[in-house]
Amino acid sequence: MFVDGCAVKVVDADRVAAVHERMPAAADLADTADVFGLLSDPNRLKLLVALLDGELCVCDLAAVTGQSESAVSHALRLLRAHRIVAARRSGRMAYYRLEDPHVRMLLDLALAHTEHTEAIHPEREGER
Amino acid sequence: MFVDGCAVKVVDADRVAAVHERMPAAADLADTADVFGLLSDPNRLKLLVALLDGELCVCDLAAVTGQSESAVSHALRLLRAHRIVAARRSGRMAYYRLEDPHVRMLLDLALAHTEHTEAIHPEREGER
DNA sequence: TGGATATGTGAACAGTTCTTCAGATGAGCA
DNA sequence: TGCTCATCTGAAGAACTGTTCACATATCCA
Repeated sequence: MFVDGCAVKVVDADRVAAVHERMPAAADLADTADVFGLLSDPNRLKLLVALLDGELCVCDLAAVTGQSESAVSHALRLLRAHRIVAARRSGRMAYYRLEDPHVRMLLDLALAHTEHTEAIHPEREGER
Repeated sequence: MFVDGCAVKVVDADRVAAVHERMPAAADLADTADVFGLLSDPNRLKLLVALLDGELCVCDLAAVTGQSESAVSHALRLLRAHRIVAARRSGRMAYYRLEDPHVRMLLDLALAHTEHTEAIHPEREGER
């Protein structure tokens, strides 16, 4: 075990082996990265934050987030495909809600963090 | 207040106003999205997971994660710029550690989630 | 000092993602 | 039935991101 294919020299072989041991499966990492990727777009993030309080229809989501309804629809489709949101249809309206409780936790944690560190590291502003 | 520029009709004006009220500042959302974006690449994610247990030098990180040292260096630069990791230099070696405790929380939460939901939603596999 | 080694950097290409536009679908209503 | 409205979709161009290669920097050791 441990695909040592790469002929790279290692400094601390034991640590490397131990860490490698604990590393989650590639598929799990890819999954996790995907979730983070879905949260990495400001517009999608805005949609999800809007949904923290409860369901909203597409046009209200567009109004709250200041996006075109088409853009909102595209974003919701992605989120829906990953079961992060779910839709309830009522006539021609579609009401979306935040479906994944874990994503809700990530959002809460992340937003709390941002507001907090803003106070500590105001110089972060304008970075990048 | 409430830039009503977009002439989109609203279904539930009160909810919209309330949600809009609670919406974090655009800069905060952008910041948060940035953090998620940094976690959304499988290779960066792998690096960060490797660092959960403690510091490692660049070449060991390359070995553990199976990436080229150049790729690792680029990734670490990005993470360093956002203060997610920090470097300690010792001679010509550079030892990196996970610096942002909040990112550590996000990682723990996300990884626990992935492993957990894997068990519940095995059909997620191959989606997208 | 000079050569080997560990890490860092810039530029360019490839692949992906976002946004927009035009139109499709499908429900309600006259 | 035919019209309107809310939502959804596909396609295309623009913008962004990640990876690689070649080389720069800097430290150690002979």
